[in-house]
Amino acid sequence: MKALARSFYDRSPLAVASDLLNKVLIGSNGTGRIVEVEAYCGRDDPGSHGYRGVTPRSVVMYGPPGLLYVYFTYGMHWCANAVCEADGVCGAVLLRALEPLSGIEEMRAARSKARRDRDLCNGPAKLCHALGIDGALNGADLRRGAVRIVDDGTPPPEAPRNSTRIGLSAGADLAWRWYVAGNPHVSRSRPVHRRSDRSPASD
DNA sequence: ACCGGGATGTTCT
DNA sequence: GAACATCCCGGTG
Repeated sequence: MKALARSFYDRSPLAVASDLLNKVLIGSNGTGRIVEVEAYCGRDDPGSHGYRGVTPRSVVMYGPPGLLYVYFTYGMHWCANAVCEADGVCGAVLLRALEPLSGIEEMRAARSKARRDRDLCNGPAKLCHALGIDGALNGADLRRGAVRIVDDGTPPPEAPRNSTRIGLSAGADLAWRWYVAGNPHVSRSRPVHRRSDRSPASD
């Protein structure tokens, strides 16, 4: 279990994203293997919270690499990202799904509505709730803080699947989602198509 | 299985 | 005031 070097995060989110697959996220309630992520590329990405520049919400994404960016959405959910790129450059990778490894009982207690173990962490807000991640952890250090990402020796998949990102209107055409093929803890094997979407993304 | 709608409140225009 | 990097539940087939 070793922490990731700062240089791991000091790259484009497009490079960091697939490298985060199969790494291990450690939270206060337990741990899980990262099986699904999405890249958000700051000023170059209309789907990113940093697209229009620094705001009170997006400021952490402009900070140094290796921090945790936690945001609140839909009036009730927290979502967690790993901040990428050099200090001053905006970028992050959204953690979308985990395969629980330890602390299953604690996660079940936190997410009593989850019927099966695969429902504990198969979505960005679900994994935050399961692991006890909320806004108090925004800006925390992923290499030394209460929430960490570590390498347990499992390499990233040789052939990760990718697709368009889920739940966006702006930037919906960019295929910046990656996931572990065949893993049952991935939130969806295919992205949801908007009604106007005629051609599903090939994945 | 798929689909539609409600919850709930912050964020930025 | 509209949009929102979501989730859950209840309908229908």
